[in-house]
Amino acid sequence: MSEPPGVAAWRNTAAEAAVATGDGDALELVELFFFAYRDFVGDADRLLENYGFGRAHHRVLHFVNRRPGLTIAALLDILRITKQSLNRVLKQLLEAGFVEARAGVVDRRQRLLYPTPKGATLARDLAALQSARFRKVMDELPPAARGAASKFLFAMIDSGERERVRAHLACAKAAGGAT
Amino acid sequence: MSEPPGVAAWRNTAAEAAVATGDGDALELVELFFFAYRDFVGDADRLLENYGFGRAHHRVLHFVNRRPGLTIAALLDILRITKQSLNRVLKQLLEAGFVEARAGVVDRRQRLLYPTPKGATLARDLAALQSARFRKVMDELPPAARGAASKFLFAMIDSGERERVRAHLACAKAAGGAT
DNA sequence: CTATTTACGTCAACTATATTGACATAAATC
DNA sequence: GATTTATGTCAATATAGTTGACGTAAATAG
Repeated sequence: MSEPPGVAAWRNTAAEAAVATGDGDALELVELFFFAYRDFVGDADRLLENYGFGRAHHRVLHFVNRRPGLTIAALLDILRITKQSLNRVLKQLLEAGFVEARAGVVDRRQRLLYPTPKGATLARDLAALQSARFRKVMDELPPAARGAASKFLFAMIDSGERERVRAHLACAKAAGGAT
Repeated sequence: MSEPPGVAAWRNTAAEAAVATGDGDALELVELFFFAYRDFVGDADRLLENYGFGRAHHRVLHFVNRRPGLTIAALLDILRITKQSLNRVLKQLLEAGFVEARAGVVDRRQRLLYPTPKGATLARDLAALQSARFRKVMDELPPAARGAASKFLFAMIDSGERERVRAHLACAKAAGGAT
């Protein structure tokens, strides 16, 4: 039984491709990023199951907890989903008592979103899981590599988005650095 | 207009949470990881739209191209989805002529998956986009931080999974390091 | 050689997350 | 008073995933 036909041909195109793009290492990084993200979100997924919530709920709860008083528009801007999509999960979080909405004081059309104590607790538990992974990673890493992680991740963000992300982080920090 | 009621209360729980988990920095990393991954997959998403494919197709095509001759079982193991879910997208890739399946030579029950030339080209184009982001990041980063990225990402993977990931990478490398 | 296990395919129903498009309402602003 | 803005909502659709049940051909154990 010889090698199935096509394998040799494939090896050629693969070799050409490697030459064309010039990266075996970058490809490894692509895959490592995929696997790392998969496991990273897996932690939270397991906890969320106990509440009947999914990733969409997690994201909403996270950002509401991180920046209490967030408006719908601001949340849509962060999540980059449609208001219809947001509304489904937000309604569930409101009904289940994890988030509450109050009319804006300066502009009463706005709904300012706040975590309830119950919501803040869940958000903190979820964040603790994910933070724990990062802290463990930092422990495993040589000290010289530790500072590099946040620089690396920030550099991975679209350059046009970095200002907004920076603003979000500053805003969260100003809000009190919630969980 | 005074501060809406509840804000002060929230600040307290937030402060407690910060003390309890001890991390404002880890939280920032959590969010940076979220934003970085969002933009990272966004590149490929835009290209995939031209073909009527989604992320699920991308993942299948990527791993088939990276490890030609992959079996269904091996693919399921990497992707961690059900065979029913895989089958839907795989069928489309087969019908559209981006992937082809041949009966295994040693075990004829197995279907060995190979990219077609067309499939290899698309896989390479997708990989080129994502590799390009990594290379750009490496250029932006101080030299000392460059080696840290892959160490960091690898450390982010579940410790129980690392061996398998390492095996996958070795396998892909042995297969010719296909783009 | 028969029995079982393995590798895979498939039908069906369902869930979660997202989309587009249209329309409604109340509050702010011109 | 007219318009714009912030938000809610109804409906249809797409994508990606699930569980469960059943089928089939090939490998393997007895």
